[in-house]
Amino acid sequence: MNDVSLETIVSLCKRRGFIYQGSDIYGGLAGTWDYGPLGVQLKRNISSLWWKTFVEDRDDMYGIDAAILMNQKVWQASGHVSGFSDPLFACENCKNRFRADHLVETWIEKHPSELEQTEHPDYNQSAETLNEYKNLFKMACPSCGQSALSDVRQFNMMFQTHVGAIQDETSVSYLRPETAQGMFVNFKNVVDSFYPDLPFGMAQIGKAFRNEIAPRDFIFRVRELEQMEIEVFIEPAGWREQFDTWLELQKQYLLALGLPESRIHQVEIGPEDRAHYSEYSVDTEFDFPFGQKELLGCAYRTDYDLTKHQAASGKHLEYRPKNGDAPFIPHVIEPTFGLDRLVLAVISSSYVEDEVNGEKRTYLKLPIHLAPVKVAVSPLLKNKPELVAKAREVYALLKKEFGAVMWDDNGNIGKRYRRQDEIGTPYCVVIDFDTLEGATIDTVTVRNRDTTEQERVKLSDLISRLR
RNA sequence: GCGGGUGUCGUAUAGCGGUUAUUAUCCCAGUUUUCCAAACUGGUGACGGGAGUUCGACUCUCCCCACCCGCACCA
Repeated sequence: MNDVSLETIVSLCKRRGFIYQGSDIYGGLAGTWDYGPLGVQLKRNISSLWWKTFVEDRDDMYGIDAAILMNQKVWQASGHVSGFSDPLFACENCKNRFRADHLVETWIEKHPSELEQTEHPDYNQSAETLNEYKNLFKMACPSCGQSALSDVRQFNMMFQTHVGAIQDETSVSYLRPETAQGMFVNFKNVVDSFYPDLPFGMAQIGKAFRNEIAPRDFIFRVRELEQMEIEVFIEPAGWREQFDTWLELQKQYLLALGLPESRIHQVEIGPEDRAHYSEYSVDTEFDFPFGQKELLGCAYRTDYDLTKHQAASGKHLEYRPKNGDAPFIPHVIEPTFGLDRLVLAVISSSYVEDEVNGEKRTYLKLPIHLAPVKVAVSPLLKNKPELVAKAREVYALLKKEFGAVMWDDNGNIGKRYRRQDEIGTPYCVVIDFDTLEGATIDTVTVRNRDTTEQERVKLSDLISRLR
């Protein structure tokens, strides 16, 4: 388990400019968070490593960036319009809403004799049946006790909008609840352009939207999220082997982010809990400050999506093997990554408190390739123009080389170290009088975040020392 | 969505039916050869939002919003 509290992480993120409440000055908007200057850099470093690992370094992966708004037929075909919703009764009296199927099923369990005495249709989960049961047995609101329940209403998790000037059912569209469909609808395009051998994959990083009933746990469960998803198109035979390979690749990526292996748990999802498109799923869970929760998913989507889209669109979505075998619809393995959750995992697991000279010190033990600031450069004294000028030179040199370099001349040197520690800067470079003259001319102090040790480094060796 | 809790400078906090709204830290401008949050001087900055009660509300009441903890939900 992680011993740092979520509250501590939230406070640090706000104070140091990683993550702010969305729409902050208006009191916020539930389930939305804004990334500040350091947060966006950290997030970008995480997603860049992902893109490099899974797209650039492979020769069987095709990156895309599909539109968030899609033809509503996409979501009808994918099953999200009907399947991405729960049947609810709303109480006209107290305005509470309840899962209709749960309510009816619970009632049936508790009232077997009443059920026997009255003629009733066979139970199923259709809206029609749920309404009949509710009316026939005069079911009451579990909250206020009044028999004032509405007929079934669907609460869909998708945000709905209208495209164009006319707002009717033909102009309905949705903010995508997953990026995956952008890849399925482009499957034919990519095959036509590149004609890759199976197996090959499509990859995408982008926003997705879910109208969660209860956003929770900081950036863990949110209404606007960023996904990094891969659809791997395969021949169905031997799917399990490839599935396991991808599970392992997911784990390797987490280790490359510096996440401790002891906090990573891969858990098979039971049939009851799987998504409507999935025949087999394994979640990769992580020990967050609020417990072990889902970080990544991997699902065997079979040929569900392409088959649905082929039927609905009327377009051929089969893959035609180059050896002349019969065309078929490829099956799909989907490794999916929650980018915001990865940011939270990285920050919360790299949070360290220790003691330096008897005083508490807080630092983020970020891997150097993820740190939003690689190096901070300081003149020892900010009121000595010769030190400042030399420090500016060094700063310009490092900035050109590394980019993510920060100028810091605030307060005294100890304060700067502590401040850089808290945002996870691996190295601080300090220019002092010894840099300017004597036997130590053109050397600087390099201070290490994790050990707090300092060493004297020649300017000519500085870049290679920091790389 | 239900139940419980919380909401005061960026952060962490004190307080009261009438205050110049406390303290620390951060931040800003200075002084100081200042290498692990040194000291000193000066400065900016807050009662989540809206109604109501009251002569007067940060304080009491109601509604809303947000966050936290349980439950439910998580295609």
